[in-house]
Amino acid sequence: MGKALIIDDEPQMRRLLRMVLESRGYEVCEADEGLRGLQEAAFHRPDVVLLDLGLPGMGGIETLARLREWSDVPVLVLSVRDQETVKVQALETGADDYVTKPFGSAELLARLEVIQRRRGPRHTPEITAGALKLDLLRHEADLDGEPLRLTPTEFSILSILTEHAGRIVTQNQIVKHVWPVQQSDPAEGLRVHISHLRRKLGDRGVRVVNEPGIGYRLEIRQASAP
Amino acid sequence: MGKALIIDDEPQMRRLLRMVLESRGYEVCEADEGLRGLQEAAFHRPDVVLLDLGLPGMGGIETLARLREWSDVPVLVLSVRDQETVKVQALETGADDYVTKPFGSAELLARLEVIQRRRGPRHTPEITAGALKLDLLRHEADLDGEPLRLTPTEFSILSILTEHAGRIVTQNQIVKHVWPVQQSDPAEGLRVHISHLRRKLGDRGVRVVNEPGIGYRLEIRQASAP
DNA sequence: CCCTGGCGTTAAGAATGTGTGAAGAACGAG
DNA sequence: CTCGTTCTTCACACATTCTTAACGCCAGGG
Repeated sequence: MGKALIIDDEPQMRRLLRMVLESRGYEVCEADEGLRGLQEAAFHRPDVVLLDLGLPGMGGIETLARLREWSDVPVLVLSVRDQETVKVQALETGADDYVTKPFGSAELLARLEVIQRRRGPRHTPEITAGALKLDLLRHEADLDGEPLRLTPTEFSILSILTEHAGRIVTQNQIVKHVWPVQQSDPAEGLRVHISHLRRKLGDRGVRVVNEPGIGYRLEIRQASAP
Repeated sequence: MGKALIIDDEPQMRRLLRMVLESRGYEVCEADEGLRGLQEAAFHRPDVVLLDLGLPGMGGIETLARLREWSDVPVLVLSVRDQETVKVQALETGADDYVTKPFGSAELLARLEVIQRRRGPRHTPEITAGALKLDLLRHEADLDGEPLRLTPTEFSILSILTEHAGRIVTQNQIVKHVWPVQQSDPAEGLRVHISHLRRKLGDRGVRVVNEPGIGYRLEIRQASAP
């Protein structure tokens, strides 16, 4: 079915949700706090997130906002609050649905499927640009049919560049995508990885171009016409 | 904003929905019955559909199913019924959301935007003036379809000019926009950037005009009669 | 007429951003 | 523990962009 991430501080609510989700075939991971939720999301790359609004520490809305900085995973917000202003705020911050507790398990599962069904073109497990092919699930990259040996960081950078192939991607976007949480001076190290990436890409139809002061762009050279 | 199609048999509910939608800038069309709703959808190609489940004749669920045979348009289902089985059925048939009457207008509008933002190519904030197109997120500028190579400062200046295209922008406004913090004699350097900008823009439909003693104005020439 | 203030252009140094190599730290596997 | 891989940090060369300054142009007023 896919991976689901539960972010909720109440243990019994997590247990209930886990039961419902696993009965439907989901693989489930949990977090009891916002920041940990972000880390789990970055590490496990879930297919869908269930987020409780009443979180201690970093609140649910802020967690959602920080998640949305680098991820567009479908998020279903759970809450005991039925106030319209809260709902609107959550939906505008990037939530895909808002369900009020208590809820029916069948409706919850149905809504989970809806928000996954509507995912953008990015849900494709692989993306292509010119002679470059990336398998996002397996973390494998092919150029001209030959496999590329990339480190996880390099793959992450190349994936966001490829997703927006031909267009500029801001340094900020790249950094947020690769290092979702914390960082001292990330652009510093980014240059090194870009350098390594260029060496591995060589000169075979695609190359990483710098747009000074802004970011990078993956340029694809058409080798021939079909 | 976009076109919305209302399919509901109660005239006063249609009137209420129309008011809410038009206040948000939607263009609205209506149908009082399922089959007519399908015809309207085929003809007007709405960006979003509001479907009442309690329809006479062909029911709401059946209307939804027939619509889904050929259309992918986002559908928000409205209903007085709060039964879980009905909700699940609607969602599994292809609805993107299910709202129970009575509903809050702000929540309805928020949910409408959610089910629309998940489609199609990523929407990035961009502004346009004549043949000029600026992508504010990526810092990309297109003129006549050809990309412009602008430095960050040039892009910043051009963006505030384009935002107020055709109207005068004070030197002060430009300076505050480009250099948000202090400056000795900013207008001094501004002239240099304006000069560079003009050279890059060339003579292709837009140009930067000086209003002596006041500021600058982006003039767009309609490429009508060559 | 000449002077003055605002503007446009060009050129050069200063400031900032970027590419690359290498060394050490962190991490996981055996 | 040791090894190999990957990540981070640093140093320095190089590139781009920004700022400053100088000079010519034009219009309006004395």
